[in-house]
Amino acid sequence: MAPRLSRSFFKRPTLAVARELLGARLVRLEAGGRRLSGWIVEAEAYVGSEDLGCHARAGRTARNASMWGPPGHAYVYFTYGMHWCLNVVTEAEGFPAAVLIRALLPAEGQATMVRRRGGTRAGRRDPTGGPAKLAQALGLDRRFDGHDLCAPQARLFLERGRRIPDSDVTTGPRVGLNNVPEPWRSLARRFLLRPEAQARLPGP
DNA sequence: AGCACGATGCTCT
DNA sequence: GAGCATCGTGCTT
Repeated sequence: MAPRLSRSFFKRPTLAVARELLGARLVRLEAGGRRLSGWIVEAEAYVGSEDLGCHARAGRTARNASMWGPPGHAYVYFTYGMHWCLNVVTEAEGFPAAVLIRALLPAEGQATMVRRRGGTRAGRRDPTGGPAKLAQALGLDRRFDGHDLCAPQARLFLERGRRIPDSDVTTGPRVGLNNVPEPWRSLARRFLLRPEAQARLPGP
């Protein structure tokens, strides 16, 4: 089993963390020690209350409090009336920043993840290809908000994966920031692993 | 392959 | 009461 990413990995500039999370493995430990996991292939950086695309822009609230907490914890929020999304908190405690995990390539427990997603055609083809999809596939919700991903007994954590060369990474504007003013709306804070490089990762 | 739309309820004004 | 870091379906190119 690969070594886990430590607190010091997350206590760094958010863009570096987002970039380096590509190729890492997100692991959900279920009852009975069963592992669900996937390689991270897409992530976005949300950096401080100056970032008008970031939930921290309007200050600290009950919903976004985890972003101000220690690095290496989860920030899980509810949106669009039905979806949960997973972030990993970054930088020093007191500075609100996080990386949204947007897509995984299934590695372990794919059948379980597909079942969790329900019987939809799209879900069967790509059960973890979206922030709300992967949260549902891994069974993540409000209970995981504030979860310490670096604790030895963590049920959700990250493992070191493949080193990804810059030539396998693309960047672009973050998704869904429709009413966010420039320049925040268009900043290159979205990181993706190229499809050819995804195909080289070990499958399920 | 791409766009439009509705679902659905929490969060903050 | 408005807006939302989304998703699946159904319809158009």
